[in-house]
Amino acid sequence: MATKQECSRLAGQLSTLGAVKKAFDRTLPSDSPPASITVLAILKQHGEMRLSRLTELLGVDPSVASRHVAHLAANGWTSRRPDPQDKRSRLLCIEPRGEQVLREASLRCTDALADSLRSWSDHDVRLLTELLARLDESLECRRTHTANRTTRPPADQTTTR
Amino acid sequence: MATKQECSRLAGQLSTLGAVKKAFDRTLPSDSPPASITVLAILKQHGEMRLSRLTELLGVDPSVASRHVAHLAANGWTSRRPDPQDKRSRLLCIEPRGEQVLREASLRCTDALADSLRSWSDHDVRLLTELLARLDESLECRRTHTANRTTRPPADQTTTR
DNA sequence: TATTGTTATACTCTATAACTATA
DNA sequence: TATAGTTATAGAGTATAACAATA
Repeated sequence: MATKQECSRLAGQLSTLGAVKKAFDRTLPSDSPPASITVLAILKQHGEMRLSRLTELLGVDPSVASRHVAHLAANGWTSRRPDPQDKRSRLLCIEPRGEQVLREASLRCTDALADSLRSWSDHDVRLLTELLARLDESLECRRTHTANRTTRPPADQTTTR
Repeated sequence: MATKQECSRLAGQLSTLGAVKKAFDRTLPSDSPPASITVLAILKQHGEMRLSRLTELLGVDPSVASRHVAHLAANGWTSRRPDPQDKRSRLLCIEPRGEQVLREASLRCTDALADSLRSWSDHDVRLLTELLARLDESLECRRTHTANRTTRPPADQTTTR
């Protein structure tokens, strides 16, 4: 089990994630908003799904996911067919045009990354990829925006836990 | 040197960073906006600096950094003293009250992380921390928002590069 | 009655452009 | 003339709350 000390260091390092993510968002074409690309990537990877599942994977409020999907569907990048099991839901699916947009975005990101990581060994890149995947998995339970809300007044946190 | 294939995998994994970051932002007290905590963490780690340096480290436009700093100073979390070397600049510094706020936020994040990473070994946590630090360093040149802009029309990207 | 998804509204973060004070 | 920083404005992303349709 990881010590508090190591977790604290990791937490500090994670605070730079914002800047890293921004750097990648900037490599995307200006007509492909980062949020749209994220949704397309999820649909490509996991296949057809309902909005509720997408909401979980994005880690956002359902209203946000709904908005993104409406935009994607309006562009013809995704489709929404009725869910035969539940008439309240629709099944979301990436369309060929969406796959094309996703492919272009992925190419740009990969090129930018390969350029920045010239000094990295293949082994280290693979290691980081695997650790990030594992981190993502470990954090999945914290990803729904309604879980673990901090609503209490933040007084006297010197004795947290 | 890392292959395109491994970089492509890493790029795909990095797309989940948004959800990871959101999960951590949710652990913060509601009166401590994530952006403010990020600025405090940078000032704590790197010490006194000018706005231009903070702008680089945040990876945002100067106007954004200026705004954050104004908010922090209004709360008494940071101070701004005249730069003796250049009367156009001020030197930014974290104040005791800001350190206290940062400490509380860090505690929460660390606790949340330690809770999620119960199954991780100390070694793997340290490894991930080091690789993330190295990634952050490798990407530093891409972090200024004016560098590497993609302004050309994204036509025919099948032949990128 | 509970759940799935949508819409209206407001808040945070961000970038662009125009500006000032100083170098 | 160029640079450091600020402010006004606009746009993207997000959450809350109220709602409609279905389970």
